[in-house]
Amino acid sequence: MSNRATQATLKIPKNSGAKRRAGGKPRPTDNSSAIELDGLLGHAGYAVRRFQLWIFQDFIRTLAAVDITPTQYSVLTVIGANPGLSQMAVAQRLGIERARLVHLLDSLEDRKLVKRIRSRTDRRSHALHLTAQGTVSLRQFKLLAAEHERHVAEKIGKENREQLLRILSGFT
Amino acid sequence: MSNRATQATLKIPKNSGAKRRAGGKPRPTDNSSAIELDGLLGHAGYAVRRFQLWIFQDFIRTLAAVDITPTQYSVLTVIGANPGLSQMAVAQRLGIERARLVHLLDSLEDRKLVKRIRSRTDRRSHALHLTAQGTVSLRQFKLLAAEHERHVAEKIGKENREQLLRILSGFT
DNA sequence: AAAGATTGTTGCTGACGACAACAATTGTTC
DNA sequence: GAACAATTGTTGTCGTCAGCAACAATCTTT
Repeated sequence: MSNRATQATLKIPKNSGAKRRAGGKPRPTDNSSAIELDGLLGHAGYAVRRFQLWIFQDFIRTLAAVDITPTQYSVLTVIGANPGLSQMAVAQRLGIERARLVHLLDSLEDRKLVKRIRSRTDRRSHALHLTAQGTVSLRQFKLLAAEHERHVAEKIGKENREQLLRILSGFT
Repeated sequence: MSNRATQATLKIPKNSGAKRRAGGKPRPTDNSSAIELDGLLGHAGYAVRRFQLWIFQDFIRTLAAVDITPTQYSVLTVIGANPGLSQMAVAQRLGIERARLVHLLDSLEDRKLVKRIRSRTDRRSHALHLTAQGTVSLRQFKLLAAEHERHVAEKIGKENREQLLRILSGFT
């Protein structure tokens, strides 16, 4: 069986939002808001997918100035809160492929935000730490991320956001 | 700025779930459940991402026998509920790139579930319809999808699921 | 010491979104 | 009605991402 993945980042469409047709008169297939979604509306997966699309776009837009994606942010946050973690541990915790994490860390290391230090207790693994600059930067990232969360609260409502987090808390 | 996308499908990991280490004694970096997630837990995006991961995996697993992904299911559902729709209309409605929809329809057409019919009113566009077989198959898909929804309800609770759908209803 | 498992790494495949370019067709504008 | 602009479906490119397999170095178990 073939299947695909819920990725973490996304490009921001340029012509998102308003779109105009050649003419002014809408044709049958055009008024998309009237298109029946049938059972699809009752599917949690569909609702969640659309919501995630929105939420990631807003995150990326809000953190665009510092060029940090949701995935990068999650990696930095975990390392910042748990210095010395191995790559495997981070990958497992965040549900990222360890092969994928290699590239993520390469990028973050190039930007001097993270450093890999060979563990002396287990010389196979790397102890991950934030650099001094990484620590400072992460503080700023968190401020921007908090701003993004406020956008979410504005979008779905403060109480709804908290309710949502409560409902999904089981997925850590 | 670079960003990425929230995709629709995912492969099911083989060794998901239980994993054993070389030894029996847990080492510091190993007990992943104790790893601090810091502010990450308060982020809707992270919770939603993890939830979507779970939900798509379950959908794919539940519909594995018929080899239908969430995206394919959404396309079939919309066409089934709105026969004659153009590709643009479907793409817009589901938030799929029209270039991407071309391949999706190619696949569904190969499997004799969907047919493209040139519209006479607008000879640029294709009117999309389910085949007879597609109509029959979709009925079965819907049964399996309903089973998947029951899994969701079991996982997060019946009331929580409904609450979730209510909260996210604005994202259509 | 030998065998098995784990860690980080590289490379491969397939799926996906964004984008650009194109032919055919339709609508607008002069 | 002719020239121009826009839309539709299509193809192809690019970058991101998940899963998988293979590998060397290293650790654990036997």
